[in-house]
Amino acid sequence: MTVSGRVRTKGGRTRRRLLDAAAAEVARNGRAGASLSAIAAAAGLKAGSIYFHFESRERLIEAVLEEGLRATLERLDAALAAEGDHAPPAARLRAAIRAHAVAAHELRDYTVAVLAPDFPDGGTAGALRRDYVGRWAELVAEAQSTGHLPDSVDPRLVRDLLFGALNAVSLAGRPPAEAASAVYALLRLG
Amino acid sequence: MTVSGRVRTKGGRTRRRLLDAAAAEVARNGRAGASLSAIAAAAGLKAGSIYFHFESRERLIEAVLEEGLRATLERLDAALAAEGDHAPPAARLRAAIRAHAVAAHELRDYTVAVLAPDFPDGGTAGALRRDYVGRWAELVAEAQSTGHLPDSVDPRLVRDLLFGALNAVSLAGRPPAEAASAVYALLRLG
Amino acid sequence: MTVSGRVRTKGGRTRRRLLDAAAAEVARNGRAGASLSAIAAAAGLKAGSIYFHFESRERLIEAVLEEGLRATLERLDAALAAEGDHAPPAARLRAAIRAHAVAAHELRDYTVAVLAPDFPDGGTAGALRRDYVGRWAELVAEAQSTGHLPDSVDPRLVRDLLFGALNAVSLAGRPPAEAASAVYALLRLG
Amino acid sequence: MTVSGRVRTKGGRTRRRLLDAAAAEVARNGRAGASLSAIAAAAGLKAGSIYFHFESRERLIEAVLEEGLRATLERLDAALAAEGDHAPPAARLRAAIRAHAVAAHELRDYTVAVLAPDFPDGGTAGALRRDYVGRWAELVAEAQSTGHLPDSVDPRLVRDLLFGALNAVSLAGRPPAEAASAVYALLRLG
DNA sequence: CATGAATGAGTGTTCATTCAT
DNA sequence: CATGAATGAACACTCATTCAT
Repeated sequence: MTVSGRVRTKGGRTRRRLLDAAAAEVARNGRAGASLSAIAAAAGLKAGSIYFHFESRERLIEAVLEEGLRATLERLDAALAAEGDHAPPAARLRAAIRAHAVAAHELRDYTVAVLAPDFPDGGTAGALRRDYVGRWAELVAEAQSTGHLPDSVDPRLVRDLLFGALNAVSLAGRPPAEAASAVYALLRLG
Repeated sequence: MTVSGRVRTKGGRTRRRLLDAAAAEVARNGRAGASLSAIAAAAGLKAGSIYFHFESRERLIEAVLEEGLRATLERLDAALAAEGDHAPPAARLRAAIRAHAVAAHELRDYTVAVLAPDFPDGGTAGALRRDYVGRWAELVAEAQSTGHLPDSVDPRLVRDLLFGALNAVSLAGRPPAEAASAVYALLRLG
Repeated sequence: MTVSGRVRTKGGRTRRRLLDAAAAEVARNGRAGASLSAIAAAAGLKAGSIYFHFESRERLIEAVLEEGLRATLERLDAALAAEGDHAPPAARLRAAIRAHAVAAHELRDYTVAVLAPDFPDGGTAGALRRDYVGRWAELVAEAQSTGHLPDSVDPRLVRDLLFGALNAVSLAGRPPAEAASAVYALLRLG
Repeated sequence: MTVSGRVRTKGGRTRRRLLDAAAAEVARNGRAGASLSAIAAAAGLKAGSIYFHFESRERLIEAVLEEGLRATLERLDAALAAEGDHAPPAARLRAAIRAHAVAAHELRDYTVAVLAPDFPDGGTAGALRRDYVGRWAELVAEAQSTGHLPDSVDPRLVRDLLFGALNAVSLAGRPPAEAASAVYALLRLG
């Protein structure tokens, strides 16, 4: 499972293989349980060779988080763009829900990494995360302002409930389309 | 943070301290990342002494899962009993939602442990878990049968979305009452 | 497997059970590999209780060696006494060979302990051992003086060859009588 | 004390040092008592580094047994070859006795390891051992068939008595030539 | 770019020993 | 007499990291 994009150089391809292997390891064994030797083996390398591509274990995992978030953001952007800038808030929220579910499913390993409770607030990954959750809070607020969602609730709380719900079932292996339409139905979104 | 109950013997008290410490460690560092030395230190022991109380690291963590699930089940039972056997399905579901949110919040460390993706299907903990999720699926199905929830959706999917939503925000530190009422509002549960 | 003797007191019986269990453990796992908890369990006690009967692990094992040697010496004495003080040297040596083989077989666990390469020279056990091997050197020398064994060889070397041969096969499980007569035959002892 | 052969690579030399150190440790403290830290220290490494060269403690010790047996077998082959294919059985047995005594003495640590009562029947080492003892049984049977040894005794029993005798005195430090000629004399082989 | 070899700090676990009960 | 509870040192083993090759 890879995140996107083409790479020309050999080093770039190895880097990509390492990221994928690391995402899988973190998904399977948790951030603390992910072993560099296992990652290296899965990428066809010896452990020491990782250090040619990443400064440290910490940086490798950070890079996984960044890649995962960047790809998820791209998908959100693409989905909203496809909907059109002036689409009604409910449609935009539906598109976002579907995009999130699909991303959580397709980038599963990367997503699990992002969910780790010890996610670092700082660094590029933290910034990307803040970006993503900020965008979502806006989408929810818009939908509340048009009455599609109850406006008695803090939009960030709604967003977090949605993330929790979508992530949990997407990672459990359910088809993302099913998860998304279940959410539409429960929220009477549409 | 402890799970409940009084213990008379010295060994029993140490065991309880170990369970609490282990729950906290697992919550903080994940199942794979939880270290026995850290757990022992938090419980005021040396690492080796754990083995007087638990056969192995694995058994200690299993015991944490069991305690957490047992306490959560007790709370669900109590909440439903308080509602009365013949309460309407919507009220019963609301009570369950509130109980789950409160439990997830108050037993936070134990709950996080239960959420670990590598939760063991077998053993006592697995059985307790199956019990709990089974009960919830029934509650959802009842609420669907009376029209309080859309019946186009697999009740187990609804249940998992609810768990995901409630766990995520409860563990993030939000007051559980707030999370519960947000869910009532979003689901138009009254 | 016990070494001999009757004991009246309860403490004495526990001590005996501990010695037997220790002999078995040492025989099975080697001196270094013998675990006090295993010994205690085999004797129906908890590890800590051993210290009521023996000062330390070291002393317990030493006591095993002493018991084994004492019993082996008793058997040698009895066999020679049965032969009569004035029996011919060849008959005395044959009796000693048979007694040693039988002892090695019947006291197998204790014998194995005595054979451990890290046998302590000092202490009571060392003295008993020196006694036993000294007696044997004399028996061999007598047999050489009457021409029953080649007298070109250091009697202590002969003794050690005999010990090595008899111990090895007795411990391997062969019936001791068979081992003894094989040795008679090979040495043309009659 | 090393077993034979030259090695070019650095890793190969470290491996050899580890084998020698392990043989010595096993000889001194028994199979169960041999500690990896001690072995590593004797080989000039830290304990963890052993795992670059051997999969586990078990495999390291197994390798010691294999090396010891392989070297002992080579010496037996060489001794018999030097005697010539058509040498009389008594001469062949004498050569074998001398070769075994010399091997037990020169490869002392490895030999002691091979003698450990918990020798594993399976694996390469077990096969080598069966090979060696099988060859010896044949040598004894030949000598019996020509009347050089009493033929009333099971040749495997004779072989085990010889092993026991030779091993015991060789390991005790006696010059192997002396042990071998003592055995010739006692068996009237000479 | 990548590996072979090593390290030092960490892991979970066992064990002899102590001592209050 | 014996156990329950704890310790501290050892154990085998893993791992992130380094660096010469």
